[in-house]
Amino acid sequence: MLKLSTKGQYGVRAMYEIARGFPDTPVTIKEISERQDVSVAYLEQILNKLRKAGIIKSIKGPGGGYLLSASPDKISIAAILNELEGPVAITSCLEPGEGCVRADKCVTHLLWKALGEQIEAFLNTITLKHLVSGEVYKRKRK
Amino acid sequence: MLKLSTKGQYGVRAMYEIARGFPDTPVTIKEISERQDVSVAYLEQILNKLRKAGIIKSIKGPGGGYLLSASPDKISIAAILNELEGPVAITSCLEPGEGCVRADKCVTHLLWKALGEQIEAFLNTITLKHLVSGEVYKRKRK
DNA sequence: GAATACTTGACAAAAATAGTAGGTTATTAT
DNA sequence: ATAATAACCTACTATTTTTGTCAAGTATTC
Repeated sequence: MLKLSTKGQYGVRAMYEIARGFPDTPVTIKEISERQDVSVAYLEQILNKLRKAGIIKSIKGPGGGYLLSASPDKISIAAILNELEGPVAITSCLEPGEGCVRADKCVTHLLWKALGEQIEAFLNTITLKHLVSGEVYKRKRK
Repeated sequence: MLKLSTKGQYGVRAMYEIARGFPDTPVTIKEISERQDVSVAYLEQILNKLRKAGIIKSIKGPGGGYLLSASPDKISIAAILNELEGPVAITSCLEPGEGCVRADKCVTHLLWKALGEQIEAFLNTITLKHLVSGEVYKRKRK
C-alpha cells in the first residue's frame, strides 16, 4: 500500500543524475535514460513537468541538457514528488481545494491528515544533496 | 500522491464501528453501512478479508454481527491496512519476496525503505482505542 | 544545413480501483 | 417446521489510473 507511481520514482532518480551535473554541466535525457534504465520518451514527459515547475532549466541544441535551478541542498524530495504526483493526500478529501463534507463526523479524518503531515515532513528534510552524498544511509541508521 | 484506496479507508471506519461494540455487542454490516455511508455489498468484501485474517469474529443469524478478536488497544491501524492493502511498500521492489535487482546501484532504494519504515511505525502506534476515544487529535497537537 | 536536443500533444495497452449482483449457508425466533 | 435475519461466497464489470509509445515540431550549435 501507499505506493509511489513510476513517474515519481523515475523523477527522483532523474533529478539525482541532473544534480550530479551541478552547477554547470548540462545532463541530457539520453544520459539519464542510459544510467537509470528509463526510456527517453517517458523521461521527456517527466522532465517537462519539472521544468514547467521551475525546478530544472533546459538548454536546447548540441551541448544542451538539463540543469538544476537551485543548489542540491535546496531541492527536497517533497518538492520533486509534489510536481509529479501532486501533494501528499492520503484521501481525496484531503487534497487542496477538495472540501471534506463529512470531516466533522469522520473519525479518521485527523488520522489521515496527521499521517500526511508526517510523510511530508520527512520528505521535506531529504534533499538531492543527501542523495548525491549518500547520506540517506546515515539518516536511516540514527 | 500516496493515496489510500477506499477499501483501506472504509475498512478502518468499519473497524471503528465494530470497536464501539467491544467487548460483546455484535455490530451488523447494515449498521456499519448506515453509519459510515458505505454499501452493504462492498463492506461484505472488506469485512470478509478482516475476518479471514483473524482480526474480527462473526456471528451469523439474528442478533449476530461482528466483534473484535482483541481489545481495541491491541489492534493498530497498521494491522488493519496490512490485511486490506498489503504491507507498506513505496516501490514494488520493496514488497516482501520481491528481490530488488538494482538495489545496490539504486540511489533511492534506502530512501523509500526509510520512508516506508516511518509510515509503518506511525501507523503501528495508533490503535482503535485512539480512534474511539478521539485521541488522534491530541496526538496531532503534540 | 546537418546534427543535436528539448517540446508538445495524441494515443493506447494494461493494471488497479471501486464497486454490483445474485445466490448460499447458518442461526434464531415463532 | 418455517420464516426472518445476517453472514458468506463468487463472479462480473465499468471506470479510472498507470505506464508508457509515437510522431511531428522547435531551437541551437557547429
